[in-house]
Amino acid sequence: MGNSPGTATKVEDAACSDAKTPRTERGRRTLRKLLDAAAEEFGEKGFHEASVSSITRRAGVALGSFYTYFDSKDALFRALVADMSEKVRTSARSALHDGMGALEIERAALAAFLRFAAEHKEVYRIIDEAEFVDPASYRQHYETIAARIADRLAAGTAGGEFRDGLGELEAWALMGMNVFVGLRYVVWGGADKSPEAVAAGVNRLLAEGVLKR
Amino acid sequence: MGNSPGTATKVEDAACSDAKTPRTERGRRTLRKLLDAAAEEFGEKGFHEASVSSITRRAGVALGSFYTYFDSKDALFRALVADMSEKVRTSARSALHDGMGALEIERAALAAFLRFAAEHKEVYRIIDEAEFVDPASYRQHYETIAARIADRLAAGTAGGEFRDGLGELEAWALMGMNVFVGLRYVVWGGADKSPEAVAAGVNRLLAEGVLKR
DNA sequence: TTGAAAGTTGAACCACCTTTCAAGTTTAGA
DNA sequence: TCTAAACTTGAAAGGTGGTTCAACTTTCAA
Repeated sequence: MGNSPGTATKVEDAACSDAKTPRTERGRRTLRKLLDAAAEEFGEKGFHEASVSSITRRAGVALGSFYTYFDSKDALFRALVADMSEKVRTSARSALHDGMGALEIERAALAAFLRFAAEHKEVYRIIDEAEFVDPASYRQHYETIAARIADRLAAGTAGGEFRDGLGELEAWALMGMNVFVGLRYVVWGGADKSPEAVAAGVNRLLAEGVLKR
Repeated sequence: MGNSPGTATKVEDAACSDAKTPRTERGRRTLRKLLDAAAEEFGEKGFHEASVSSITRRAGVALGSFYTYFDSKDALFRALVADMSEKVRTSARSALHDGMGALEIERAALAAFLRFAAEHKEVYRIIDEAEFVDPASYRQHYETIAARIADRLAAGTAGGEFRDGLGELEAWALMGMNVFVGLRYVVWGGADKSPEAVAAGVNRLLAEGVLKR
């Protein structure tokens, strides 16, 4: 996985609702190994094909140790979804700087999301599968992102850059574009378009639409 | 389910690749009962929570009879995905008439898709879950639809209604919008926007984008 | 009518996996 | 150093549910 120390801390924060907090350094190391192994395993095989014993094997710990940190396989998955969801939001936000125009913000947020997805392809699988394993988290993930996009659209309108009439519907449409181009050009790949090129294309579509002038 | 006789035939056509073709009338009735029960069961519970025994119970046939028609639970799911995928495409196509403008075509196709999704909410779940149960079908489903949208965009450009530069990327973006607003306003509901209202909003966004003029 | 093919039945088989547990090892603070 | 709490271990319990099968019934064409 290769988490930087900064994001590694976040993992435990996001996961602590479902993971039992370790009290020793050794315990924190084991929890970390389990979370990393689980992200790989769920990403490769999906929730149902993944097995707890395979995750512990990958992590290099005994089967029984798993239940020192998680109540169940489901709890581990929930912890992971919370973590991934957090990371996705962070990745987009980190690309935004002061002084950017509203349209530029959308392009930068998408490009950052696509770069993040390229490095963490397992995120798509894990969040998508939450629809079936943990529907509440799935829904919350997308509702949270849509709300943030709606805010940005409103800011764009207030700033005079965007037209009126942009609300929740448009936020969901924009989010759908972003997710689907990510699926096609980043997760599936094979068309070697860079994240920036994809973001630029989507941005033009978002800006001016398809009508000829 | 309430299939009309017309679509009922299609189910068997699409499913025959994975279902063993019955030779008698009784056999065809049983296969139909199994497919209908499976669509309900998978739609409600998802693939892994659904059980073969529960499907046969719902269909009112013995557990063993299932294996007269399908080699496995997976094969049944594949048959169902092929059928649903076909139905989704048909629903959009049926809304298109001669003499429609390019933009109008997109609006009508989306509205028809949303109406279809409202009547068959299980379609979303079944196709989404194919990402994990039958990835090849999942991919083909979306690639096929994207190709059709790309064709329509090209036709719009050729007809002088749409601008240049609309290709695969824009097709995927458009498809993503459609799928996500369907998820939000039809499958999840709770915002009582009609399919037509949603389609109109998306259509305006598609036509002119977000920029103020 | 008749027999072979098609279809039905449900108990039982079996493979797989999550979860538990009791015994042992390591850690950390007093 | 010493001991209680934290942590580790892997065998085995316990459940689930897909799949098989051999006996039985129905269909259909000759």
